[in-house]
Amino acid sequence: MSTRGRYALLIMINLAKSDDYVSLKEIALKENISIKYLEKIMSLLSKAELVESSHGKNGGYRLLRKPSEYKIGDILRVTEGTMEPVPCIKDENCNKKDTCELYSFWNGLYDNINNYVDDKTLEDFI
Amino acid sequence: MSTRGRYALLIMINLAKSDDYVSLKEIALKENISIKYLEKIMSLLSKAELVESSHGKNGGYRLLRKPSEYKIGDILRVTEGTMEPVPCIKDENCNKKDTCELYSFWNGLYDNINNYVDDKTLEDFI
DNA sequence: GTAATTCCTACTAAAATGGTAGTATAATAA
DNA sequence: TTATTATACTACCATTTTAGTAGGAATTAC
Repeated sequence: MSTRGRYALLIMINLAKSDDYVSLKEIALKENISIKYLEKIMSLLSKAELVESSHGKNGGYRLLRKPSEYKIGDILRVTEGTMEPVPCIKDENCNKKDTCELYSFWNGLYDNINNYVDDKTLEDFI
Repeated sequence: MSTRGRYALLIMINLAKSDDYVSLKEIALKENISIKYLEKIMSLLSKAELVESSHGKNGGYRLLRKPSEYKIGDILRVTEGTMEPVPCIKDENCNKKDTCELYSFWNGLYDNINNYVDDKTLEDFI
């Protein structure tokens, strides 16, 4: 997991704690992360429609749904791209899945990770 | 998980299936991986004393212990370096562990992954 | 001696990571 | 309407990791 996913979680927890719009400046100061980098991460969350934004003074971001409706896995999948421990799991071009001795092992790990991150929501971190 | 760890598992499964020394050439041909890259991976497994080697003709590598004594996690930790989903878990310099809202979440994921990969041994793949 | 094999060091192209910079656009308050 | 405060978008960049490759030295079997 890279800083993208970890920071995204921190951001989302901050938003979950407020009903008003929260600016990146506030979060950047609190978490000690550069605003510019947060902007980049926010654009992923925004495009995926996990948050809504407001420009200008008193603007910022806020959640679109209740905190309990955001699985941690949803946030990580948007920012990290995927939770697969190995690339072959979703590789459509891999024609060795039937004979691959490790496919079910990796797939089981994948399930394990997904179950873990989907078992908790933002509400658990408020 | 990178190719290092994945290939290392394939190599170890191959060794587990044979009592004799197995050369990298054989494995390279069977698994369609370059010998030179396998050499690099082998040096990790060799230095960690997971395998022993024999030079020259009819040489190669073989396991030092019974397949059942190799947890998959042991092999992955040697080749991947670590199984931590985030770097902060083992970061001695992190002084925010007490207050970090996500520490126990990441640590729980770490436990989960370790339990999964340590639950199976090479014997399960023979 | 020759062929086959591991061992060791160094190099490299491509991708991912973790940002930074600059500008445009929108909302608000005065 | 103007200044201020935000997000939105595009482009750039240094460092690290990944996934190898190359060349040769040392060792062993035959």
